[in-house]
Amino acid sequence: MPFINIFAVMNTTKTLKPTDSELEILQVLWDKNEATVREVHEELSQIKDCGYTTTLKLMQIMFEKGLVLRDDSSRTHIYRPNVSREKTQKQLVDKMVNSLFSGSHTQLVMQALGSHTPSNKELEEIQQLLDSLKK
Amino acid sequence: MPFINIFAVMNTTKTLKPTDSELEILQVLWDKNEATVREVHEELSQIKDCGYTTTLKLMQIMFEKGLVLRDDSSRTHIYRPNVSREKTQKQLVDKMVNSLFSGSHTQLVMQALGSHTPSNKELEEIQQLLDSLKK
DNA sequence: GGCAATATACGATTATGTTCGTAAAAGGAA
DNA sequence: TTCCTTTTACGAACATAATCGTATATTGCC
Repeated sequence: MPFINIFAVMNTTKTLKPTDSELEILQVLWDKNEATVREVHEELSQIKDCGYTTTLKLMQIMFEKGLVLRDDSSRTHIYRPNVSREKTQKQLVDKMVNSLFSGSHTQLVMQALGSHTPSNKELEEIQQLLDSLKK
Repeated sequence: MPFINIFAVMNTTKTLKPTDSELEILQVLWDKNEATVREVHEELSQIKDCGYTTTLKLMQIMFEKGLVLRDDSSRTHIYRPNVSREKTQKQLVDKMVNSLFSGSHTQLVMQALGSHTPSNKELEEIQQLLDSLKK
């Protein structure tokens, strides 16, 4: 079992709030499932410019926080997310709902729908979900 | 014209991103329309505990940033929001959509609807908005 | 073996946000 | 006036995040 993180054990209860930079890295890891620092850095280079060691340091900190797992059995370490995209989305959406929409998810939905009109296909998706909720 | 903020003039183009603490204060100002430091602090005391001067300092910083207006014609200064609730909501929602939902507003809507089922009345509201978007 | 490239580790620095203590000014009450 | 309360101003301290430079270790290639 190459992926071990003793810190992750310590953080099973506490909720972790990734910073903006950490979210950028998690995006890459969620998409690729696993990646090296080099690979993550290549991706990040396309949207912002920072040194390789910066990315490295950030990922090391994320490992310490338990946000990612790390396989250090070979020289080039391999990282994997240790928080799911869905859980993180839910966590941050709930936080935003509370701090900006007085706790009303519906308000957030209205805002999100109002500021950007979805395509017909997306509208259909939302309609289906809405229908299932109505029952 | 008691409410003046020379910094606000400087910041008409740049987008301001309120911090979490600043959002808590903006909430109060949005609700009350205007308030003194004392009034804001009274409200905040109900959800967290911090000293009066902490609230004062934060509001002073927000004034420097142009997030709020200030009427200092009398000894007790009166503050008002200088950013609208709606604009701020849109700004932060868009940011979240980009950093967490790959730019898809629909994804955010699905997540928000899925994690918390709205009431029948709210469902009706959403349905109406959806209908208007379909045309 | 020796060298160049690449990786991690780690400390230092900088920026920003948050908190609070203390001083000074302004008002009000006795 | 004198004293107490309230208010603002301001600097210091602390925490966290982000960035980078440098040192050290490992690998592959000549």
